[in-house]
Amino acid sequence: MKLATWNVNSLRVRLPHVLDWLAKYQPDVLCLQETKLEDKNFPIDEIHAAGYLTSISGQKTYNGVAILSKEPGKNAVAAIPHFVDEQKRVLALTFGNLRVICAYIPNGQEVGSEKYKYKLGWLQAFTDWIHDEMVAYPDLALFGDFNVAPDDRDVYDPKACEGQVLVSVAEREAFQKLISLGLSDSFRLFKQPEKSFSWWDYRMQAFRRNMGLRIDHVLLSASLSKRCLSCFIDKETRKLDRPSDHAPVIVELANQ
DNA sequence: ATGGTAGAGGATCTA
Repeated sequence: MKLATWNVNSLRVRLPHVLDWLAKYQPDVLCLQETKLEDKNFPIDEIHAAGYLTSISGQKTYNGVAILSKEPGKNAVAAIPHFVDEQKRVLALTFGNLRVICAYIPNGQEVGSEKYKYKLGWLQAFTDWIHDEMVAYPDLALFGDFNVAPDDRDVYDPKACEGQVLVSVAEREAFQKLISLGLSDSFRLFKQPEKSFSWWDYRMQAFRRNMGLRIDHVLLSASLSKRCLSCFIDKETRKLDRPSDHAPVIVELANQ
C-alpha cells in the first residue's frame, strides 16, 4: 500500500502536476495541503476521472486540506475537537483499520509573533487530539506539512537558521511531544541521502542551491512502523514548470 | 540592511 503527502500551494495551479503524479505513482492515498479552494470549487470531476475519490475541507485563499483515495474512507473528522479554529488544516479518514490524518500545521511566520503563538497552541491541541485518535485507532498514519524541521540534519544551514521559525527549540520540542505519543518519523527508519529536504523557498534560487528544509513528514504508529517498507521524497516535482515549493513524501506499507 | 518569488485577489497578506 502506497500513501503520500504533498503541499501543493494552490490546487487550482497545481492540478495538472497532481494528475500526472497520480498517474505515475498510483498511490492508494494522497494527502494534500494548501489547496486554497472552497469546497464548491474543488476539481472533483478531474480527480474522479483519474480514478480517485475525494474528501475535502477547504477555504478560500489560504489553507485547505484534502485526501484523495482509490477506496472510500469513513469516519471523517475535519476539525480538532474542542479547539476553536477558523482555519481548515486537518482531515482524518479511516480505510479498513488504517486511520489516515492529513494536517497542515501553521507556519508561525516569525518567532515570538502572534502567528507563532497560534502555532504552538495549535500544536498542543493537535497533539492532544492525536493522542485520543491513537487510542481509538492503533494503526495511525499522520501525513502533512508540519512546518518544523525536526533536526539539524533537516536544515540546509543549521547555523544560519538557528532559532528561526520552523527550526526554533520550542517548535522542535512540540514536534518531539507529538513523536512521544508513540510515532516514528518514517523517513528516518531508512538510510537517506545527506541534505534531504522537502521544501525550498521560491526565492534566491533556493532549489538550485539545495537551500531547503525537511518539514513535510509521515509519522507512523508502532504497528505501522513495522510494516513500513520505504519512505522517500520525490524532489523531481520541484523541477517542473510552476512547481509547488514542496515535494511529495511517499511511504510504502506492507499488507497485513 | 531584511532582500528575493509565488499564489490569491485585486492592496496586501501569507508563506
